[in-house]
Amino acid sequence: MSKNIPEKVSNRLTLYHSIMVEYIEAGIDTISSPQIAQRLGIDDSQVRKDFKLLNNAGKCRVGYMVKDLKDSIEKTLGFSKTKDAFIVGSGHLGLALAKYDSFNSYGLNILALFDNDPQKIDIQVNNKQIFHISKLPNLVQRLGVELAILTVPRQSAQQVADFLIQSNIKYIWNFTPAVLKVPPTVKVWNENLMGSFLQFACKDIV
Amino acid sequence: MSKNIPEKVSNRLTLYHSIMVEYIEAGIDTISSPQIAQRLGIDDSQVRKDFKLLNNAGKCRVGYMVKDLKDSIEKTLGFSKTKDAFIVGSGHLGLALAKYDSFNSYGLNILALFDNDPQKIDIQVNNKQIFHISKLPNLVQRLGVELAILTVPRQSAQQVADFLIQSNIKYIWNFTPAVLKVPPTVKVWNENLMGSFLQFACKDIV
DNA sequence: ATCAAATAAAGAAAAAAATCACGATTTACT
DNA sequence: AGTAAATCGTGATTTTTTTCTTTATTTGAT
Repeated sequence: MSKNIPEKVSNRLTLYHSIMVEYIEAGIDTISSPQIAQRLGIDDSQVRKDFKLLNNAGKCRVGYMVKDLKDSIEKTLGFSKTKDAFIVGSGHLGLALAKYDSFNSYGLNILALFDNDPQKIDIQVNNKQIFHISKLPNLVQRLGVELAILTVPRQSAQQVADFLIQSNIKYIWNFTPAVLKVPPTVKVWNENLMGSFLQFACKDIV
Repeated sequence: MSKNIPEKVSNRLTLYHSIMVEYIEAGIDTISSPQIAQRLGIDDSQVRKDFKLLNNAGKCRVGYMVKDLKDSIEKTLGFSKTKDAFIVGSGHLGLALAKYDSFNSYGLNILALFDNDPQKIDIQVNNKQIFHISKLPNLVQRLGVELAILTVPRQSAQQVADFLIQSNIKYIWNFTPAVLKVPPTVKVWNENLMGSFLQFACKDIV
């Protein structure tokens, strides 16, 4: 089902999607590739090439139907396939992500949080409970959760990751700056906030 | 000074950097390109090509000096140049970023937070004060801050961005899902958390 | 009805990035 | 000392991504 969308393209698709949401809220029905291109500072033929992958034809002199584009982007990026996840690490970032309701509309369903601090246990965050980390293996099995969002301090990241892998977690969305060592059966996606910032900084602030 | 490092390369450099920090903590002096490549699931000649840009020669059969690599990555990515910033939006994400001490070691110095909720004003977060948003223009001028980290809800993102631009902010690190409309003199870096997740999801969970 | 402007579509060309391949060097081992 | 293995360095190749160019279509204006 994954149509082999290149990383760069899917990144642009999410930006297009945000613009579609905005246009829908503004009650605008159609949008043209030059409009989008200008907004994002990219080439308009790039935009059309991307839309080609969505099998969503536009109309000359008019543009594309905003609603259709939004739907096909959602379909292509799999918004509708729900993925259950646990947040591991209930510090500020973990809590922020737990409260981030947009996740839901993008198909990411956070079931619970975990921490090792006894003070945090049983607190409810956005209708999700914080459990002690020792409860995780059991809940992974019972709920069939495969994805963990890792928001612990860097120092404990590898250790916690090892525990997650032991517990049969298959995908780790890694918000820590540690580069995790994992077996080939486990997939890691590094969020790398600092890296992201440094790219920005290098581009312009220098 | 910016050596025109491509985005992809600088992203990898930050990952290499994390590995260097880890090796230094483990007391290991040298590291080879195949070791790094395997860890990140990329080609080893890729790693060498990247290091070439750093002007950091390795030694056959031995590898690279971990300490030297770390230093040249920091130099290349400009870790040492400090940039002052304001966090705008003191919700959970804003607070999480304010507490994220790693920022400091990467040259990002957060001076203060802002919000429009009277209840949050004057709270101290990690030694940084939360001010009412109306105080921002004056502080931008007095402190010469050019960078704002935007963590407000999507609905108010554009409005707040407009206010920042009026207040003479030149760079916006945008954590909201809104695609901001800005004049060409202002640079935006979209963090796009959901986009990042969807790329991950598309790759494998499908 | 005709013309001009805006736009999509699609192929060609260019640029950028990743991978491959191989020679050179260094180290460890016999 | 000689040999094998590991590793760097780098040019060549391939693949991917972006940009350019041209053609065709649609709409609005004359």
